[in-house]
Amino acid sequence: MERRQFRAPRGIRDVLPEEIPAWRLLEETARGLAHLRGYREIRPALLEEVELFTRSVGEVTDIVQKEMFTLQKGESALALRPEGTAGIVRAYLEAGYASAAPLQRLFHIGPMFRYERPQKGRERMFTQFDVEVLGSLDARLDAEVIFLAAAFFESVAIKVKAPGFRIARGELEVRMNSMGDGDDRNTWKDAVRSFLAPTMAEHCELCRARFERNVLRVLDCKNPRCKELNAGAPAILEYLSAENRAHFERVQEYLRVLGLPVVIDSSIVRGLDYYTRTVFEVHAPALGARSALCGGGRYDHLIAELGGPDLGAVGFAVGFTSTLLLFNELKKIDPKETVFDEGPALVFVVSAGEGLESDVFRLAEDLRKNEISAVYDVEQRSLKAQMKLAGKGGHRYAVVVGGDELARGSVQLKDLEDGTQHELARVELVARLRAGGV
RNA sequence: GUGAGUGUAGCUCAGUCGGUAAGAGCACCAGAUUGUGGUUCUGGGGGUCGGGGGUUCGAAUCCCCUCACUCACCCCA
Repeated sequence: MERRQFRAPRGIRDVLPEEIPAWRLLEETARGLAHLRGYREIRPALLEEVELFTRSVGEVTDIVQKEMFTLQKGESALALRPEGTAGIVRAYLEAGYASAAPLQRLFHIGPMFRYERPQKGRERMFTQFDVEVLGSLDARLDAEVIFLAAAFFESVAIKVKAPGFRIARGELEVRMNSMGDGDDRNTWKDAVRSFLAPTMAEHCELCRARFERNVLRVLDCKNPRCKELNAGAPAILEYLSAENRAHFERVQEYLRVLGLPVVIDSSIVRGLDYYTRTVFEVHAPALGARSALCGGGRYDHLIAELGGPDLGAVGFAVGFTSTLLLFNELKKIDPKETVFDEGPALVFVVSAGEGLESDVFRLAEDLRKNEISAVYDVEQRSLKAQMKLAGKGGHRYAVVVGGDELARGSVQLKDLEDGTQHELARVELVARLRAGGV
């Protein structure tokens, strides 16, 4: 029988204790900002029917065609969710909010799964901060969620243990566009197609493939020659209906009210089918090719598409992996150094001599009972070795339990930072530790 | 799915033209007057050189296959 070393599946990583402070930084910041704006946390299912995603995300998208982790159990074809919106809308409808209380500000933090080749900033299991406002067409909500997305990055930055650290202007860029809706979107798409068709032979190979699969993708090709050929392509903004144009302008106006600068970027074409009208991305140019930290937009017909009334909705998702990457890239801070770093136990209980296991054990639990974190050695090490462990472990205090002291009803309390040590009555220990002195 | 690169100790890596080189640093463990950490000194444990096959008197080193990881592309958080 061969013993083998198991590894986490490809593209899936463990978050180890060392990284937890950084993760809590992201999670707690997200929660705080969301709660301030009246968003409530929702935790939808991780598994959904495959069809939920083919219907919402779109049959011909990469996500559905090749990136879903699927399971077949009995009658049902299930998939680990590749994104959050579809499941949240499904839960919203299933809970009956659509008729009882249509306007719902919701958020969720949790893992998503996509079966693709892992690389920097891209994993098969990744965590997103999802924000969704369901049940309204009001342009203020577009601006509200865009602002919330931007606020997230700024807010994370200042909670890092680096005095005065801010995300500087230029390190982040909010780009937005409108994709129109229904008729104007289709006529625009057709216009783009007929504009490109004559020169398609001169485009790069990739673009020729894009032309077939998703024409709009041709527009943001980075190839210089393609860029030339794309110049003068029909802009969606010229095709917007009066209503959609007005909406787009209102969103910009509300963002001005909040003082958030955005750049209008007509090349932003979100990959999922359900987007309508406002689409936006938050980019960190410093990250180069993989610069999108956040993507979102309106999806005004998804609720109806999934069997509910025709209510508007808008939302976004922030990737935690890319956010962490950004903070590393900026090299100004270590995302692990955050206010959420709780550090090691305050006290290391040391035994000076043999046969004191029970006394050490009892003392440690006594401290814990009094809300003082404590640990102890379980290897029967020498006093010296225990002191070494206590020092290495970064504990603030060592409490030495010895035979002599035991007889006197006392212990030795040593401050490992300044090296001072005093003997004190056992009954005074908790009070002394709480007062923070030796 | 496509392309490229890398696999040597727990970690980061060095190993020359194939020839007693299985190595360093860090980490770990134990000592340096018998109940006290961080610095220093000394000693020690630990590797089937990713796996399999081949060439050769001889392979960590050359060839083939395979697996894993990384990066990039498509696409995307």
